Amino acid sequence: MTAFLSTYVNKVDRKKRVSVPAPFRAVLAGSSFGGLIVYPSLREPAIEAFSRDVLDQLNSRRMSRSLEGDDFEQVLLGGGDTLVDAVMAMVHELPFDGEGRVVIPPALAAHAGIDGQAAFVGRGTRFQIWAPEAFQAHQTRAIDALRQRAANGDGP
Amino acid sequence: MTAFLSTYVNKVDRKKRVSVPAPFRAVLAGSSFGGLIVYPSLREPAIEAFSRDVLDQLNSRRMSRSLEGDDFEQVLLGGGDTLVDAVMAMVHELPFDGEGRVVIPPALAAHAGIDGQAAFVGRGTRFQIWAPEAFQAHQTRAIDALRQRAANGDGP
DNA sequence: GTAAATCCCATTGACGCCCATATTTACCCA
DNA sequence: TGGGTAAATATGGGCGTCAATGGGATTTAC
Repeated sequence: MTAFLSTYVNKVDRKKRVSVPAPFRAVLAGSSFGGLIVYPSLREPAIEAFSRDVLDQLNSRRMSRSLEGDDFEQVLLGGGDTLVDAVMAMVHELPFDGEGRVVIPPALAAHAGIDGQAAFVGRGTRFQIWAPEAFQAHQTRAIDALRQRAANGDGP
Repeated sequence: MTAFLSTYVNKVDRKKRVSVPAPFRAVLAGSSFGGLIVYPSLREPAIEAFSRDVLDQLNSRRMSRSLEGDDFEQVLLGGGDTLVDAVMAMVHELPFDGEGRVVIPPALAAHAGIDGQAAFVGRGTRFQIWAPEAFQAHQTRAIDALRQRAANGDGP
């Protein structure tokens, strides 16, 4: 498997641990770091998550882009306000324990309203972690919007 | 054979397993993944099904779009492609067992009202899974509608 | 030294994998 | 053309493995 698919709801135990769904772990397995990278979504009450490799690619891609453009200032002084900078600052690395669980940092759990259960939502190249009820509501709205578009003849 | 054709009704056993019709499996055989991709139809009480390759195409199209433009926002924030995001979240990957059967997820079985028997309906490039009675009724209505149009001279 | 985080082990239930059977389909040969 | 044999399909069931979860023990941090 090569993409994050489906939605899984798992329990958050007393110690704030939660199992990452096995299929998602399988996708992450290729990565150098045995864990995941997370940060609060900027547009939704959810946690964005992906592998360490994606983060590294982002960094190296920006680096090469700056060099190609002879933009040494960007490299040496830093842009300061770019999205990548902001993300790098608020990112957390969550290591797996022996059973494939992670501990969600309190600030992120609060941001997503997670408490008791967590919904792992596949988004193809990445995934998200939601409070189940919040995701349910969000997904319902998204699907209604798609139905609307379909009814207007824009798609299947 | 290269397209999903005609309709087959198979039993759903106690473990919720159901055999995918051999002709349909033959069409899927070309795919990299030994199984099928399903999600609830947005317009009908049925399950939509197709090969993994189709999903990969959907994913890679979005991916290439964002990489070509060096669009970090796309990668980091999800780019607001609600269609792809919504589909990835509600899609299920159903692997074949050694006998060519799959297990229908409870949520999808409920959506389609499937319980005991499942009708596999060929739709050319994809196929659907219905509760046999529901499909029967749906098909009758569809054919009546076509007859009506034919009677009005709207079609061949 | 105390609290928190990490590691390790145990349990349970689901799922994947294997084998068995019967009914059908395809095929071959007389 | 008919019969019979071989192969494939649909279906049922058993069993071992793995995933998810909980709890206790040990280490680390301050």
